[in-house]
Amino acid sequence: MTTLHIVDDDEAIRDALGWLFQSRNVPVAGWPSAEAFLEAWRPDTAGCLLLDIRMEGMSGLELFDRLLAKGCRMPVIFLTGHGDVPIAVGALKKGARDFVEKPFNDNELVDRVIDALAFDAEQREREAGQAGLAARLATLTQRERQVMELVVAGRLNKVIADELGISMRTVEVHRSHVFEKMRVKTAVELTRLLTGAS
Amino acid sequence: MTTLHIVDDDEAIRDALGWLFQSRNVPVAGWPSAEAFLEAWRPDTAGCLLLDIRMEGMSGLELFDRLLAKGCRMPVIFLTGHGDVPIAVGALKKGARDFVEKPFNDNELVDRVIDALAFDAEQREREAGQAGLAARLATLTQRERQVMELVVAGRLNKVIADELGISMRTVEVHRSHVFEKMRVKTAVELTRLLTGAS
DNA sequence: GCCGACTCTGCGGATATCCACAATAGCCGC
DNA sequence: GCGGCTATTGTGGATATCCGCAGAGTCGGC
Repeated sequence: MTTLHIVDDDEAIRDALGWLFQSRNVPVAGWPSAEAFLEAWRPDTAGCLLLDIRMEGMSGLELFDRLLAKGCRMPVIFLTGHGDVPIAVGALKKGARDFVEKPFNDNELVDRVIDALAFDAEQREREAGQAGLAARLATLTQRERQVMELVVAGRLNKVIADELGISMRTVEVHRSHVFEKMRVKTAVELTRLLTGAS
Repeated sequence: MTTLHIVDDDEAIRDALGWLFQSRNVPVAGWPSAEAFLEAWRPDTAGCLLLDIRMEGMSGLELFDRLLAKGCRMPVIFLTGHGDVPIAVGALKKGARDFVEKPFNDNELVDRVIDALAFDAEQREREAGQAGLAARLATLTQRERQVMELVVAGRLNKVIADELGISMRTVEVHRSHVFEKMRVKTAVELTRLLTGAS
């Protein structure tokens, strides 16, 4: 189980939430400010974020925006004491996972956090697969990439040769290099890899 | 441009919204109750829904649930005068497109509705394509479907013949029937069709 | 019983793809 | 300049796929 990151400038609340989650075997890290978390965040930071909206300094919403801009995909659950519908709607439409008003129901919050952690874990697994794929893609030369795209588009070697203005033989060479580098044996497998099919 | 369906039990509001949208060239249909719309709704009803939460009889939220249960995918924008965050969060997480508090800004609401209408139109186009695909899939025999699945899984004819315990020639026959019925020329195209690739 | 489907199979040939061996040429870095 | 990478092409042969022609068995409907 990965970590729940609690960002709240109220130490009492951090402690209370920390107790709640640790009692449910959810590892917790507390951050006293948005700035502190933003500073510490790295692309490989895993888990989920429990984020107070109203804080001294940078607000939870602004932290969310900054993290999004940095490419953070961690699920974010907002905590707020002020029932502001437009803010909630805006946050959810930007991709926040949840928006919870204080006072909240402990069990419900824990459930939502656990869901979010599971989601993050799955997402990271998917992305790990994609990263391996990206690494293999990066080993292709320009020409190989061009050929690969046409292969995946369903073109026959003959047509590819025409479109690129090279001989069929050359297409075959690039094609087999692509298959080798991408570790597939057929055009169909390659297509499935690139289109992210089941 | 498809129709905006306004469901509100307050005739004055329906009229006002009707005026607003008609002045922006958005076709409008008004419904005096959730029941009335639910009754009239058909799977091919197009456009988007502007839905008051609080109404006599069935509430907007309940209408939303009922429509979802019927398989309705029309984008829904909720209108509410009561800033209730949990309701907004719940509605959005169930798939509502937006949640707007009264009083609202006219231009903003119009923009959101136009976005929603465009989204619905695109979605219907995609689904029309899927329907054609489903129709073609339905013309396949069991055997053809089996062969198709293995082809799309990247197996060679020889392997497919082994797995199904039939001769390669027979696999070839089924395979070419599949290609013909699905109107593709290569296994890659078929794979893209079925995995819904770009 | 006949007809139409679906399924199965074989033969042979046209195309397409896979692959090893061999070679030329440009570009870049050591 | 030499070695390595990339891109290019050729020959020739092994496999695989595509396709028409021909035939056969089963099953269900008219």
